[in-house]
Amino acid sequence: MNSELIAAARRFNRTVTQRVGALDDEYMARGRPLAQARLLWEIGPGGAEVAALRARLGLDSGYLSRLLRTLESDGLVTVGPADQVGGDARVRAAVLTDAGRTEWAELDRRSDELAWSILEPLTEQRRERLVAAMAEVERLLIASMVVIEPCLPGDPRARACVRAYARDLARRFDDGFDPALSNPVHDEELVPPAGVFLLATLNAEPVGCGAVKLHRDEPAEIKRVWVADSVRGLGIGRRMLDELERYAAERGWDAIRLETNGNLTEAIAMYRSAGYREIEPYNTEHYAHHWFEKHLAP
Amino acid sequence: MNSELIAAARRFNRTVTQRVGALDDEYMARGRPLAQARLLWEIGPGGAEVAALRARLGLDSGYLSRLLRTLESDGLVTVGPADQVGGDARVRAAVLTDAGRTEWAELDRRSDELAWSILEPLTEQRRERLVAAMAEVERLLIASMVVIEPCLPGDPRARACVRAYARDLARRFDDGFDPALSNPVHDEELVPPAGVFLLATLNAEPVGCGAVKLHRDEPAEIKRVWVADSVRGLGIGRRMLDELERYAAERGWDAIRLETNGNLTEAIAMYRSAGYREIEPYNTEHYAHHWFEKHLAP
DNA sequence: TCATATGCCTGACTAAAGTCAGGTATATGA
DNA sequence: TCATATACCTGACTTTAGTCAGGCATATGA
Repeated sequence: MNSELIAAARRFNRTVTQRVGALDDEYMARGRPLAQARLLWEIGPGGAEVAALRARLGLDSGYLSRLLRTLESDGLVTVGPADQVGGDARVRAAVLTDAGRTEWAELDRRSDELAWSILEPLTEQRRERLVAAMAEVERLLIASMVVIEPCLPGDPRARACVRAYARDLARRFDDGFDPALSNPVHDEELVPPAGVFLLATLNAEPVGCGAVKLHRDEPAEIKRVWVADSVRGLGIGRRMLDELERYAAERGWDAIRLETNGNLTEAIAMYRSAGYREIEPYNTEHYAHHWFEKHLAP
Repeated sequence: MNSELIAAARRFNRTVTQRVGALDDEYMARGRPLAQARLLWEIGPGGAEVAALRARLGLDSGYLSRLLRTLESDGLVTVGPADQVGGDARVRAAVLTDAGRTEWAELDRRSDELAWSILEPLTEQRRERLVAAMAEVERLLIASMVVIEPCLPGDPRARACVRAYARDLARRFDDGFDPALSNPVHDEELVPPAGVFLLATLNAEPVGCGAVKLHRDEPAEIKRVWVADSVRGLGIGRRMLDELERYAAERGWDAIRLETNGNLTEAIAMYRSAGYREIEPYNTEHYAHHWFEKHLAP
């Protein structure tokens, strides 16, 4: 716990976050209560389901409902059934009216204006440095906001990750990826005590996964490590690996292994840098070219 | 108006500012209403005058008074006369009690905790990159928040800047700085239409100044360009120079000049890079070694 | 088909935040 | 010394934000 780093991060929180945040709110509000303005913004020109708004804004269901009624009576939005094909008839969605769209465009304009008012006083050179530093802060903060937690493999978010994982493999392997040709992994193998499925989420959205099987009298085995494109290059894969290893080590396993395809070069590089060394094949996985093992400190 | 830069700044405002800001508030509040917690924090271990608190937090006078009563009745602060020597007996200051100091320390601790919770998930290397980028954003945002405006030379903030300017000169000149030996500048020469005094402020605190005298039938003359240490290296001096030149140019002057001491090397470099070229002495300023002039585009 | 869960809703409430119009004591400039 | 300004205060008020309990219609699993 380095106190100089902490002091710098605190200064940032205070000066940047509080001040720019307050400005942002001021620009956003324009007469209307902030909560309404934020909601209007979040609905956006494309509309949004009520549940999604609740999740994104973190609002109480009753409160959100009331806010929607207010916007509705101001003629800015209409709330109706979210007629997705074969959808749940309870689900409703908010859509902007023409007046709402005008209002939204105004918010958009003001948001641009605020951003420009920050950049404008600077020289061209400093503007570019500021924007570059902002992008760096943003990326690294996103990295730090990713949470890795155990999750049941049957969870819809877990399923979504595994599907994305399979799509990625199909795209990257020379001969595509047919799950039927690959060694199967059953859900119950990824539920404690047999193993675990870890889910990485960013603001409750799934952005990565990984699993470990705790084989009896054999090294533990890592499966399904996947990270969404949107958060690649932020060290999430490495953190996932660390968590999986820790899980196995804490339960008494002293070695862990995995197999991988030769086309996944970054993954292979990550395994090597994480201390994995290549071993002889320990199974007959159709799509595997490399087998790795690492000893775990107790 | 570069729309890519704007888009990046907007993304930053949204993701970083809103999220970290919300976290910050949450950590700060700890049971107590946010406004009270913020006030307690702002009073700090050293205490603070009521007027200063009002300015820093941007609160209504009545509202602040009530907040102070609440903290007082909770036994966290005492509000009494701000007994500065020979001071205004109306001015009052808030001071933390022992209980208030304890509470403040707890806020301090939580603030550290929040900062660490942001850095902790990252690798050492990424932590350092994040902190460096945060510092860069902070500095450049500070630069962009500095406002340069005309101000009467008799304004206390202007006086404070001129005093700081004289102190700086005394420190940097080989033989100190005695205003009596220097060509005098009278207030009325720095009031329109004879000239102007510009004040640079950061959150209403004076951080720099500069003045121009509009001599009849002669080039305009720049005086008293000064920038506080706390905001040096952010291009404030250059902006000040630009504003002074603009002021003279807009009123019809086509040349502007200034004299400076040989020890002020960064200032001299700035003048040169801003297009000033050295000329023969146009006056007999005791402390001057160099005289510069620049032609102004109409 | 029935118990239970879920998505969204309304009504009733509270707390926090903020505004405004004076009021008192002190300071200041003519 | 007197009118006016200033620093802080109190009282009365409104708006915004947020919570909680329950209700209705639809979905879901046994």
